Amino acid sequence: MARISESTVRRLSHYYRVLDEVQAEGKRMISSHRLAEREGITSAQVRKDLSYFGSFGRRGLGYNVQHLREEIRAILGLERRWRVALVGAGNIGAALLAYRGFEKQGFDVVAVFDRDTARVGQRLGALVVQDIARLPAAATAGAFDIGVIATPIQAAQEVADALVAAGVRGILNFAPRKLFVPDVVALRTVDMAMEFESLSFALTQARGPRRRKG
Amino acid sequence: MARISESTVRRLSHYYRVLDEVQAEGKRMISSHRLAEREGITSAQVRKDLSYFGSFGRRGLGYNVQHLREEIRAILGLERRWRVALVGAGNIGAALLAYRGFEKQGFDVVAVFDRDTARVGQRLGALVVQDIARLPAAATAGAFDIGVIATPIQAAQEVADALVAAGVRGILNFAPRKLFVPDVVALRTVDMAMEFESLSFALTQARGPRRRKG
DNA sequence: TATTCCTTGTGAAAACATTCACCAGAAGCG
DNA sequence: CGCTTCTGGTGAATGTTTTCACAAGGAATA
Repeated sequence: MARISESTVRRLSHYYRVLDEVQAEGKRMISSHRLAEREGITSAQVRKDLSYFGSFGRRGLGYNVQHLREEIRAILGLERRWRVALVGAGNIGAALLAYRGFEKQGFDVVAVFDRDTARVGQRLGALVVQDIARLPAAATAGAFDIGVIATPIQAAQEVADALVAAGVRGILNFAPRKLFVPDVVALRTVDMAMEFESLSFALTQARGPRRRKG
Repeated sequence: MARISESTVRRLSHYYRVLDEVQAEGKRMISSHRLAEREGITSAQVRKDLSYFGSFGRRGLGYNVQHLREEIRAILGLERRWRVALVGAGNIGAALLAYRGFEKQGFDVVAVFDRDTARVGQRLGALVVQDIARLPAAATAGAFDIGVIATPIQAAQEVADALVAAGVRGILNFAPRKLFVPDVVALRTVDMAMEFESLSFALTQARGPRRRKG
């Protein structure tokens, strides 16, 4: 199978959510056009994205909502559950834990680590915060699939290394810096500072873009 | 000036942070090669990105760290402060408020709104949560530059409309759904569920990609 | 059946983003 | 100075993603 672009995967994720809504509305079929409309993209994009994985629609009719939803669910690997290790029990970490939405989608936070001794031992949701030093010991084979880094920026690379050593195959990073991990480990970064700065740029441009220097 | 791609802006944001670090390390000059190295990209990319805005380097020497930092700061519009209205005082909203990092970069949360009457009136950091119904009244001309949506998914579009009506020119959305806003309003979405799903896809692919159906 | 109106799947084209490759400037050294 | 080694800026080439446009399938209707 050809390499699938990150943008296609992101859109699949969106289609999946739209299909949930559409199903809740009681619709049985949906066309690429309607699906695209709800995402603010073109119908060709929808059809192209789906075509990388197979032919799920019927000409003249569109896509069966439930069927397409299940196909995308399988494509995204959401038929199984993923064990998540959270590192950093600060604001972001606590917010992630408190939000039960991920659990519903198959992502179970099964352990929380922090370096701050004031936090270690405290209860956070159903879990007790463990000392980060205990990560290697806790990481028995396959204990964690995904690691979430919600630490201050200075600790991020070190934690990433520790998570890789602990055998995670994917990392979600909330620290605003580039992390280096082996190729076999998937890495995604959510950089909120960058999003704010991107907005700042857009708003600055809107008023009157800077002149380009010679 | 030619249209600047979103990827270029994101990288500028990264360069900006790297330059901070480099400056803290006491270095006076940096080459595109070293800058690229720290971001895991190519030096040509760095030079191309910067070239959209001017010629900031000197051949044979590289870029003056402090000067380039200031240029990027100006490009990103970080020389001024931005007034942010936060809607949603739940987990994410509280986490954003508690994290003072954005303030340091020029983003001041000047008001918090929520629909839940149990939350209205409560103190959150230095602010008191107001009823969302008060948003229009609070939005005197230019009161808010940016709106942050940290509400449940069902309320997101409605809140977006209210923020647009309140005169914000940019919106940062944490709800996992596509929002529709006028072209003149800049919109960025942070979709954590999507990031998890993207990881799930990558991890599923790694084991053995699905066969493509005929 | 013939006609009309939808629809998908997909090569080809267009748009966009990244990388290459080289010119020209700058500094150090003998 | 002449030579070497480094550097940025940038047009051209390459690679990637999106959009176009259309053949062909399906259903409904007369």
